[in-house]
Amino acid sequence: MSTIGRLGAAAGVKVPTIRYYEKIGLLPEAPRSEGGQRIYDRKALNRLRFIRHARDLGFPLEAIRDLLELSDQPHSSCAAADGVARAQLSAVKTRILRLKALESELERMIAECAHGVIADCRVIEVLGDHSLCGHEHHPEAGTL
Amino acid sequence: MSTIGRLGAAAGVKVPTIRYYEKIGLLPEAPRSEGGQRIYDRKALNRLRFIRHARDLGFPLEAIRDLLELSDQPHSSCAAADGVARAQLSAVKTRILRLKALESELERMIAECAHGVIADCRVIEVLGDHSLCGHEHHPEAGTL
DNA sequence: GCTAATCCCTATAGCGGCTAGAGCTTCAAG
DNA sequence: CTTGAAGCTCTAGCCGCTATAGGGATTAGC
Repeated sequence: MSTIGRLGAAAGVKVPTIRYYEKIGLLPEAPRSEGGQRIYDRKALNRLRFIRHARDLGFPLEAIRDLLELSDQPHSSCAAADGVARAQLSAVKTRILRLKALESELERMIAECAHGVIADCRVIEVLGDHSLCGHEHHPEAGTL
Repeated sequence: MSTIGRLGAAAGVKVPTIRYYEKIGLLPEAPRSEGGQRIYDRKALNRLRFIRHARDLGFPLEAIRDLLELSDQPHSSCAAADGVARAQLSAVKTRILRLKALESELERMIAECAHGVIADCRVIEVLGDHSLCGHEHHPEAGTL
């Protein structure tokens, strides 16, 4: 028996985000008060917390949609949920590796900077000539 | 003396992306052939490679814009470029830390999965109840 | 009971950084 | 001279929100 604002505060999710989740079908359409305002119960709070937590862990909304469907069928096998989590873990590991490569390259770039003028700046120089950098690196895509 | 396709191949950047960079002012408007096609020279290739490399290192386009302006003034101080690179390094470090926290939580979640039915699945359970997870974690924002 | 502040509503547009598609024109090879 | 690749412009879409505009509902205080 809560308004959207209270729900958002309780789950740590901003109000427009909740309406967005409803629009894209992650949350069911909430019942309305006489005045047309959305009303939420404890079940909605749990569902929203689930989404929030999964988002914090970097799951994309589509993966969360799958997980929610799974959790609505408590007697089915756990394997699918496990798979989603494993896929996410592997994505996270990949990102960490790439970011570490970037980190070391940035550190090298900065360390070699002579703090003189731009013309002699390693930062600019390295960026302009890939052959000056230590290794291959590829675009780091996606959110997270 | 190159077309947009060749330029893209040489720099490792897709053709629409080059046009996009021109539109937002990261690349100058290219001169055109009689038929209206863009023509690029070596300077353009260097500039595009610079952008590409910086993007690979995770610099946002606005930071790259700053770096390009700096590199156009080779007699000014290196400090500003250094600062941009340091800011990027610190952003990368932050992301690594967060991702590592996510990694360990995901690993814990998966390890505790009994591989039974959804009703007993730790993956779903942990996601539904933040208090079951090991630590605080916050949304990991932005690209990279 | 009234007012004012705070919430809530819808709808639309924008963010970054591209990517995809439609429907044309130009160019280079055979 | 024909064909097919590569170029052109323009628009719309991706993700996951966020912000704004211009209203209506609710609630706390007097």
